[in-house]
Order: sequence, then structure tokens, then C-alpha cells
Amino acid sequence: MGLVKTEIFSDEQNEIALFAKVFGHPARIAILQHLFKINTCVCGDLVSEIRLAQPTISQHLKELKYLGLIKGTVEGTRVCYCINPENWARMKHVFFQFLEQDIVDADCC
Amino acid sequence: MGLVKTEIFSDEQNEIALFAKVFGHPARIAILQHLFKINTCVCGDLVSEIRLAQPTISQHLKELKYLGLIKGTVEGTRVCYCINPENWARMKHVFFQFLEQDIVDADCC
DNA sequence: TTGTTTCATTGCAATATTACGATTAATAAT
DNA sequence: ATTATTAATCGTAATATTGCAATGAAACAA
Repeated sequence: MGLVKTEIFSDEQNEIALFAKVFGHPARIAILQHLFKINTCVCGDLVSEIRLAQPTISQHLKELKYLGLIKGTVEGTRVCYCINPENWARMKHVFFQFLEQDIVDADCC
Repeated sequence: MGLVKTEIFSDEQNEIALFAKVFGHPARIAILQHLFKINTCVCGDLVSEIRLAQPTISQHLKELKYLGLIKGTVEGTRVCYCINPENWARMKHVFFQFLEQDIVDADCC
């Protein structure tokens, strides 16, 4: 065990969970917030902004990139990371659809 | 290591991450969707609905309850679980504020 | 009382995640 | 060419998560 039984859930449920999982760490929230604030960014910026070691930041960036929420462009010795607008929008759509469910009848029990 | 350095992040960042983490498993998404569908529910329902063992479901319910997203009321030998409207609304507020950020200038690099 | 039902808890094995030092790879600067 | 800078990768230790069998607790039914 220790591994998720994804096969027993719907694609939608798995997709929501995957997006949520990447948001499940404050460092990745901080990275995204910083990327939104200064619309362009390099990894070094984040290392001084967030007090985590460079390999740790790099690893978090990798996960965000894997989900497609950010993209990185090599610029000399630096890598410029920024939000991937298309996938950010898609993620929002998936998430909103789930979150916007509302309670039909207030308290049931 | 293996533990998150929450102390270096803001309360807001930690709160978003905590809510996201609980959504980071398809079983918990499935539980919430089911609770929304049939506005009242017992654990046994979920065990037959979701093909996971009873202790596993119970554990997922516990996490959702800990975050305050659901509440359980004992009814004889059964426990009636349902969405906690107040905290669900609060979670939505926190999440929307984060998600609704939008890209100011399309592609930066 | 003796079972039965329903759900929580415990204990454990398997796997995943987090964090970072050390190293590597690639470009830039001297 | 040599050195500096930047960021990825590797390896590893510590901790967290997932899942379930076994067991326990509490209310109900006979």
C-alpha cells in the first residue's frame, strides 16, 4: 500500500485530485503567487524569496511544470519560469466545476 | 525531512495548501461528490459506493471532518455524514481568491 | 443475554513526499 | 582556458500517506 487506487475512480475525480495535490504544499502556492506577482521569473529569484534550498525549489518547479501549470524557458544560464495560461485556465475550469457545487438543503442531520 | 516547513510560509499559503491536500485524493473527491448528490449519507453507503475497505473510507472521512468540510451525527449504530456549509463556504472563499488570480501579461518568455 | 450491525481505532506493510548536500551540465565572464 | 553562475539531477534520510486485516465500542434485535 501507500499507493492510490486510481483505477477505481473516474477520470474527473483523478484529475481534480491531481491538480489539488500539486496545490497541497505551501511552497508551490508561494511559487505560483510569486509568479503571478512578478509576471516573469527565474529560479534564483524564488530561492531568495522562499527560504528553501535550491534543489528543493527546483523539485517543486518540476512538479508544477509536469502538471503543465507553469512553463520554463532557458535564457542563458537562467531559466525563466512563468504561468502557462492555457493549462491554468483548464485547471480553473475543472476546479470551479467541483467547488461550485452547493448545498441543496442546508443541514441534513 | 519528509516534513513540510510550514513556519517559513504565510498563514494564507499554509491554509490553501491544507485545503488542497485534503482534495488531493480521488477517494475524498468521490466522498464529497456523493455527499453533494444525496444530501445526507452514512459511511456504509460510501463503502458500497466506493470500492475501498471500510477502515480506509473511515480514515478519509476523518480527514475531511478534521478540516471541518463535513460533519457527522451519530444516529443509533449509524453515523450520518454531510457537508458543513459554513466551512465549505469559507474554503471556497480561500480557494477562489487564490485561483481567480489571472495572467496580467500573456506570455512573458 | 447473545448475537448483529455499523463504524472507529489499532497496528502494520508498502509506497510517496519532503528536504538537502553533493555533484553535474551548460552557459557566461575573465 | 579557467573560473563563476545558474539550475537540474542524484542519492539519501526523515517523515507522511495509503490501504487493509484485526479488533473494539456502541446501539440495536432476538
